[in-house]
Amino acid sequence: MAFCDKSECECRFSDSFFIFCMSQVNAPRIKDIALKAGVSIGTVDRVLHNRGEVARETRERILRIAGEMHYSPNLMARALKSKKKLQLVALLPDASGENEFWARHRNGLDEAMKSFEPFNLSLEVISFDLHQDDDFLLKSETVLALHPDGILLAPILKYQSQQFCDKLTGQGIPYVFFDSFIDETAFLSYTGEDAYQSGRVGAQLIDYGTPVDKDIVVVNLARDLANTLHLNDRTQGFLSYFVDSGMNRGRQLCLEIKNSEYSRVVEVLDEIMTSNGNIGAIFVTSSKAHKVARFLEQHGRTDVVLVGYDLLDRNVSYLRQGVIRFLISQRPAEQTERCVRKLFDYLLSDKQPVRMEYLPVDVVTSENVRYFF
Amino acid sequence: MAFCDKSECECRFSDSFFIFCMSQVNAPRIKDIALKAGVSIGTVDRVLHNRGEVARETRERILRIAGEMHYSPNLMARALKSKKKLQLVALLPDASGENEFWARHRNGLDEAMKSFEPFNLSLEVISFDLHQDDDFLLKSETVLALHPDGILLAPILKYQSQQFCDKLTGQGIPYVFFDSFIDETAFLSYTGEDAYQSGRVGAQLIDYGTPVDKDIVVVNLARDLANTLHLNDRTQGFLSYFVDSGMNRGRQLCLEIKNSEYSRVVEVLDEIMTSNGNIGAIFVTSSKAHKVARFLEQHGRTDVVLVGYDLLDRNVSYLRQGVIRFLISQRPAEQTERCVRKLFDYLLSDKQPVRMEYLPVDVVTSENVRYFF
DNA sequence: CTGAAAGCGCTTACAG
DNA sequence: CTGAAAGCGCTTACAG
Repeated sequence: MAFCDKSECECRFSDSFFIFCMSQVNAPRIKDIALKAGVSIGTVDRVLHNRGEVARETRERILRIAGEMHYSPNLMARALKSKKKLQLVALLPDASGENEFWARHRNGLDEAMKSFEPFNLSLEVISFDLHQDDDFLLKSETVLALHPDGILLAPILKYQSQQFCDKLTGQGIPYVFFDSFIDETAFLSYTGEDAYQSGRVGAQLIDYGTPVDKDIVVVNLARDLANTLHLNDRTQGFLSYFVDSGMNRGRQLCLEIKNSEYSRVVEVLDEIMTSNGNIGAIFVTSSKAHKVARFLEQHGRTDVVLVGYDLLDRNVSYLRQGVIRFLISQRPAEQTERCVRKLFDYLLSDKQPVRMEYLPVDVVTSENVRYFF
Repeated sequence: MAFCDKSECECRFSDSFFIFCMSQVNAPRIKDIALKAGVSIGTVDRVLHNRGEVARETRERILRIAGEMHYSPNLMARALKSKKKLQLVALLPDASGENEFWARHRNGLDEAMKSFEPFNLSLEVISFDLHQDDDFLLKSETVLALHPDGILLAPILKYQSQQFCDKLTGQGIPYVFFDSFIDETAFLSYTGEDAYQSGRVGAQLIDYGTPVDKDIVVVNLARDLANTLHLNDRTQGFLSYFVDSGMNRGRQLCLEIKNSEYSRVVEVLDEIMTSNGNIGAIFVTSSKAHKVARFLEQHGRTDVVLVGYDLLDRNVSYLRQGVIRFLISQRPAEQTERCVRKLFDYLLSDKQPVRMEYLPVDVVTSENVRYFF
């Protein structure tokens, strides 16, 4: 039954996907078209690949016949023959230290690479330092120097990314976004979070478990909030939920903490918790909920419901302890995996991806977090 | 750049997966082994496929060399040549009427079929009537008559399924479980819910939003609860959460409603709600939460937190209205899709799947339900 | 402008 | 017991 009946024969293809390449039953071949058109297969091939040098009349006849027969090439045979190589490059922030968030995106890329590396394509990952303003420019030049066939980009530095994208568009290099997107560019596809809607989910989770007379604090921990679009979207979504529900609720207070060092977080939270004894919940729009969690734990305020984003180790640790109640996650690894797949489909099969693909807003608690690793 | 540069050339392969079939760079070929071993490729092939008729000494030399070179066959070339056809059969409950739950499993199969049908394999779906005791036996005979290469089974009728599985084991036909599993069988793999843990998630969600002094009712709507293992597991998990948390909480009351007609549900709920004015939440272990929702709505008791399972239309409708607070979902379509993939991997590449694969316990609310369709 | 041929890596009869 | 050859459906020089 099985093809590989010897243990010596370690299959070269790590996935099941090769089966997709099995030949279709009775699918028309180039040969069949050639036969019907009364020409050789070489001529058919020239027509199908626009290699020119074919009489107009012959060309039209062949195209008509191919259309009638619903010809589509056997990609398996094609791949067997072809020596084509594709080079992709992913450009995203460095995942060290404070930026652990970006580690999961790397995982998705690694996962994709594991599947694709054995084949005629390569994926180079280049990361830039978020805290060095000119590093993005530097690294984007490195990317261009590689003359890639396609690019995966996390465009969190809006201005610089836009410049880069314009260059790519000029050079005809297709690019896909993950994590966030910039509307004013010619990106092929975005794969990621629906930030506004995820804010609404956060609001709903807090609303459900927080007494109606309590106030809720929205904490934005970001160096440059105005330029961090998705945090704004999350906040807007969060607030919209309470507007829509029309319930008589305690107030929602929005806080912005530019310097996210812990001492500064303590300072700000201390002040607001002291001046307002009625705070029942905190929503942290970024992945830094663990800083607020640390504060709540140290100040014995675990009565406050805390909801945040992203499965960073420190967040998960507080989630398991019960200090963080919910984490909202956006499937970072799946984002990059899908991006790789989309570029392949586009480059190899001219398959146009969905332009905006929102992945599910996952609600993660201490009881189901185990499934997200 | 793209292979298909003509719109006439509709690619035969609906997915990107064909790229997995691109040839590996510098991978050793049968030819290379033959060269090193000083024999012809025919002999190498005979050794690798155990077709016998090879001198012991030659055989050993070839195996040694193949091992040294880390030979693995180019499945693309193999598939191109091979005319092998695989027949899979899925056996699961009919999705009509009350059993809408099973419709999503069908979706997953349909999805898989859409990808696989163009190739040398087929997938037949056979459904049985849950309410006719002998229908499973009948349909399982139909399945056997098809002489399938692999089987996907939802073994909810424990006794009958076990009989069937024993037959399959006897005939050497591999089978995978989805939705639930039977321990005492030689199944290849289970893909589905961790029922116990999902019960804990349900408990946690209720615990978070229900005042501590309130009682909680667990409703088991099942004809034959003792034989419906996963409902028991969910209940056990649910109760365990409160035991573990050690909190001083209102009571948890377990209800069993064998006849799930609405009038009967009303009767039972009416009785308990009247005798106990302190009920704050209801956990429905099956997919029939909509019946309880209807009751709560009709009796103006939407103050009661209701948590149930599965994204049936009627459940989702009550979720959107806010009558059901959370639905726990177990990715039914993904279950069957993965099952198909596992069988292919096993049959074509001798790849042994993970025996127990638990899919994530998804927490679905009115605000994130849109992503689950 | 067109056809014939070689070859991708494998499988499968067939001949010795 | 072993080798030589044809062919899966395509691509790619090369010859006319």
